[in-house]
Amino acid sequence: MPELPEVETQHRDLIEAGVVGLSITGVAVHWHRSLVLNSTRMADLNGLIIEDIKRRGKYLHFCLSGNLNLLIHLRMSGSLRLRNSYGSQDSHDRVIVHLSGGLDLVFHDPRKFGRITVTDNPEAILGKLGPEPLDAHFDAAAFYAMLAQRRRKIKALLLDQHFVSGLGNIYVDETLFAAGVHPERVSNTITEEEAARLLDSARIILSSAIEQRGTSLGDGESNFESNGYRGRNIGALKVFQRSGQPCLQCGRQISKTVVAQRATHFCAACQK
DNA sequence: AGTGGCCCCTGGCGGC
DNA sequence: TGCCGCCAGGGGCCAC
Repeated sequence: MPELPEVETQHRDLIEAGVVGLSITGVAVHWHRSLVLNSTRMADLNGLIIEDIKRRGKYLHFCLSGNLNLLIHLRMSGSLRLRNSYGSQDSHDRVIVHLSGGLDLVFHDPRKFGRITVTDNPEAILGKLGPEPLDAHFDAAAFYAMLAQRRRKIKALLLDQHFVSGLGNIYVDETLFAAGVHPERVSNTITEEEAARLLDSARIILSSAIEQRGTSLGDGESNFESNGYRGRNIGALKVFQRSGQPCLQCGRQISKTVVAQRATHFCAACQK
């Protein structure tokens, strides 16, 4: 599921719900492989206070007292849900963190791809991520320079979290369309002007998706949703999952191929 | 350095 | 209706 806008929506919801300042009173693990533990044990979390919650790329970063951190990556199907501790459970609840005040933080993950890492050194993971597209310090000149020193298909590069962080399959396809760049263009052939258009497009698309609380595909319950929300961004998609339908700019049918092992939607007329 | 294949998992959907 | 294969918003690892 979640790319930057969906993770950011979860982040904002957690802040809004007042989770910062609560303490951990217990942890129940229903699927052990959701956890990546180093030397820490989950029992070590008992009594720790959630001092801050941040987002970096597609990670949610819970800063705990005692210099510990939870890094949560939702991967394909994960979501975080908050509910009263007496609320009904779901068979896809993998890890439940009991909080002070009778609240449960539930890691819900049908496909079991998500991971919760407990670490005293979050930078070992977060430090390897590429820049945030929405970071104002990340400018077009820097982006162009990064593209120029690589020779990869632009789509593969934009999906690579070590290159830039936060973009996934939906928003990469949408960004490439908005910038008029073909997904298979090799990165060092991208012009300075195209690089600027790509970064601008990514920012506009991500920002407006955040305002819409992300993109929810299909209508199944399985499409995540923290606390029952559904992102409203699907109506803004111009190429993603629109193969065979007319391009909204030129009318030609949207094409679908595979690039970097991922379904790829684009307009062969508008994207060069 | 860059690419493609495979794996981790479950559930929904289209086709027959 | 029932079964089956295919597909999925992510990412790590490995061989070439």
